[in-house]
Amino acid sequence: MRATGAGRGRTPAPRRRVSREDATELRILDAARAVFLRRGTAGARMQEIAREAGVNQALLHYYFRSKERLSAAVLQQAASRIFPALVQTLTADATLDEKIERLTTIYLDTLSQNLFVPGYLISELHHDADRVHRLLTNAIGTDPANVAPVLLKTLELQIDQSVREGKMRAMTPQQFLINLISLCVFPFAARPMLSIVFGMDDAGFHRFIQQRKKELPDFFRGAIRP
Amino acid sequence: MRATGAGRGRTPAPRRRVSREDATELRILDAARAVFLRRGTAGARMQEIAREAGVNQALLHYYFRSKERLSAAVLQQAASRIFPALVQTLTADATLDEKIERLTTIYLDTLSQNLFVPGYLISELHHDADRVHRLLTNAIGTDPANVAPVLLKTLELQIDQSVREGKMRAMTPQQFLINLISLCVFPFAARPMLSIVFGMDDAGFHRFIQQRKKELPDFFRGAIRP
DNA sequence: GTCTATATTGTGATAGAC
DNA sequence: GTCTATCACAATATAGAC
Repeated sequence: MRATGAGRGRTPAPRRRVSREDATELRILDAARAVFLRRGTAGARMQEIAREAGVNQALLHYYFRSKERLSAAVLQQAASRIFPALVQTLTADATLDEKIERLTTIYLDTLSQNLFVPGYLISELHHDADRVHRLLTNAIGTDPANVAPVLLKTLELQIDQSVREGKMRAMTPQQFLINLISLCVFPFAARPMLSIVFGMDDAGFHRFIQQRKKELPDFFRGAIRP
Repeated sequence: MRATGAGRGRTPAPRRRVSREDATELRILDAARAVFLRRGTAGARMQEIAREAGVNQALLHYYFRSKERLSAAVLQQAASRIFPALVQTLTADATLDEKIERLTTIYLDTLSQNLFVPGYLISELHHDADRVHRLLTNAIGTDPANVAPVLLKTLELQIDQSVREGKMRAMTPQQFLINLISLCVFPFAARPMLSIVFGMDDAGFHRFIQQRKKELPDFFRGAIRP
């Protein structure tokens, strides 16, 4: 009756393709993701995850030891779909204009396939920022606060350059970044509200996002013009 | 041992100023707001609310009957600080430009004094949109979906007018509205993340928002220019 | 109206058979 | 590895004294 938890470092059994147990662990993780993302850590029930994975509740503890660890696995996975792409895109060797274009495209595409991620992450951050901070730090091996300065400095240099060339108005890199991310992410976070207020169903939301993919870069470029 | 719940319609005792029981009910509601807003409905504990209100747990049920009803009261209160101002501002007799100016000012000011409201509402909507839909419908006496068309039509007419005058680019009222709200609300919803990534403390966030109050209207006006 | 004590159910976690 | 059965405790809710 033991499990090392977190799904790694268990018995190093030889495997071809996916072994039986790996398949089960994966089914559990998939189910956990589905449940945690729609109910949140506090609202999720181990029983519901077990049912959705087609196994019984004890098996969840066999593989992941505790709800805390299982939810941590889900949270890290969700975060890894959002933040690395952001950092990579913005620190890449590209013009500001290209970065805007790429970031909007990548984000609207990625989030379209992970509709619940923004709401879930905002919710988790809101209810327990310290926990998320700890998990993120653990996941990327360093405090996120150590990554930000590089990113901001890179942006700042490019913004200053553009300002000197008369191509855009002065703006702190923080405001620039938040503006861009707000416009990309908020519609997904507010999706349930859009569904209520505008009666927007899944197809309608999808059309809305497609239209946004076309318009957003121009919108943003217009906003930063001098 | 009975209570009619929801804090209204109980014994119609004569009152001068605030009676003893009203003060208690209010203390409970204040404590409930604080706890529900930071923990969410699923994560909140009746015990914590009781402690924060300086009463015992049984009294919570005396006044509000159940956790469900208490959280509903808090949710309606929070929603009422966000949505009515939006509708009023956007349907008022004013130019588009004035509406942009007013909405950003009102929202950034209101949310500065209700820092947790955006994260809380997004979280609740995300985890149980149907419940929020029901409560909102009940609160405003009609389905929110009945309010939206008027608001959108009003905006659409003004946008079309501005487009014909060559003052702005064509844009659906939905995109216009979401863009504006995204830029106002998202920074508050993402505040815990800013605190982690940028190491932004309370004072820093406050400065950030003050700066935003100055820059946002121009930013947005630039974005919609033709 | 407010309290203490307690009933009742929900929920994460473990034991132990197979 | 997977199951059934059960434990232990947390959390909402109620009874009843004052």
